[in-house]
Amino acid sequence: MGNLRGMTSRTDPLTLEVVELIGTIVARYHEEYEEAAAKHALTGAQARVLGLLSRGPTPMRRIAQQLKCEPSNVTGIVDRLESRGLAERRLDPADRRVKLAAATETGRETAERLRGSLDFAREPLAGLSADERTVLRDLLQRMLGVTPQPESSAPGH
Amino acid sequence: MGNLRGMTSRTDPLTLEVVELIGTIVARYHEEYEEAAAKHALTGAQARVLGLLSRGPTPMRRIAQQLKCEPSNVTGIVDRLESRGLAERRLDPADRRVKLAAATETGRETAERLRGSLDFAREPLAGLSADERTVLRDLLQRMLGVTPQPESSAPGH
DNA sequence: TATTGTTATACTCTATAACTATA
DNA sequence: TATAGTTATAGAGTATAACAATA
Repeated sequence: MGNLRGMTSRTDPLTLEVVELIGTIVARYHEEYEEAAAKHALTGAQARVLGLLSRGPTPMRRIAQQLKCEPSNVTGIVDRLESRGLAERRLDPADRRVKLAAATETGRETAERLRGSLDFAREPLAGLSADERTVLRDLLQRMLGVTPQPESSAPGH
Repeated sequence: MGNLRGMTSRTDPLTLEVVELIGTIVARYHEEYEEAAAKHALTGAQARVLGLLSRGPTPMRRIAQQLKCEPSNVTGIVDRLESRGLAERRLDPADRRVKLAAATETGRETAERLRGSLDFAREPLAGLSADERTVLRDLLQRMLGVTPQPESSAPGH
């Protein structure tokens, strides 16, 4: 493994600058996310789960995987959403061990309003031209090792 | 070229793509941060505070401001760092109400190793050329409304 | 036997309010 | 009176381990 990657990427002031900028983005993103969630009396975790559920009924275990936490934690989070009428548990006809958490109609509405108040990167990106946003997208994709998607699976609407 | 602000930024698929990429970055950043902290048996909050302290003794209240949390929370976090010998409390000679939290020598070493294991965006950025990283930096700066810093913004090459 | 979800437990982070010691 | 830090309290998220129901 003889490339000098470690050396350049670690000390390069330009790289450090970009890393710092990313840190700023992360901080701002989180701030705005928690703020938007709080506006709907939701915690961050609850908002994330509700966002998941709004895309379709999901087994508890799968929620845990998405949240990268232990399945036992999901029980409480869904409990709290359920007690507020935002989610409900259903049985999976295919496997009676599985419980599917699903957003209620109210839950879907809340998730929708939540998305609407997540202004991050919408306002800031408005300051960039279409060309610049394309460049930014491509650079971020390469940075993340993401394969440019042939067509982002239409989120349906 | 006029960019039609409000309209494009909200529905523009390109913008949505970039927003999604940023979400991915945020998720990955957090994952790596928590992982790096856990490697040193620290929680995320403890790691953040230790990082702050490693830059110099800091009043408890200022730590709370940086963490964007209530001052009462800082007490416990610093308690835990202190009980592990990573931080200590000092009195501020100028104002006897103030307590300065400071990293111990061990604390500074831990903070340094922590920084070292924060690989995020170092590895990925290595895949971009210097020119590309410059473009990325400038776009992120404009997106964040950051004033390019005088020292490192030398565009020359 | 293995898997899914839950419960029980303990710890950390969080906000709120009341307290203390300074200013 | 006002400010800095703490304590007390309660709620939420987290991991671990043990458990019931189902596969």
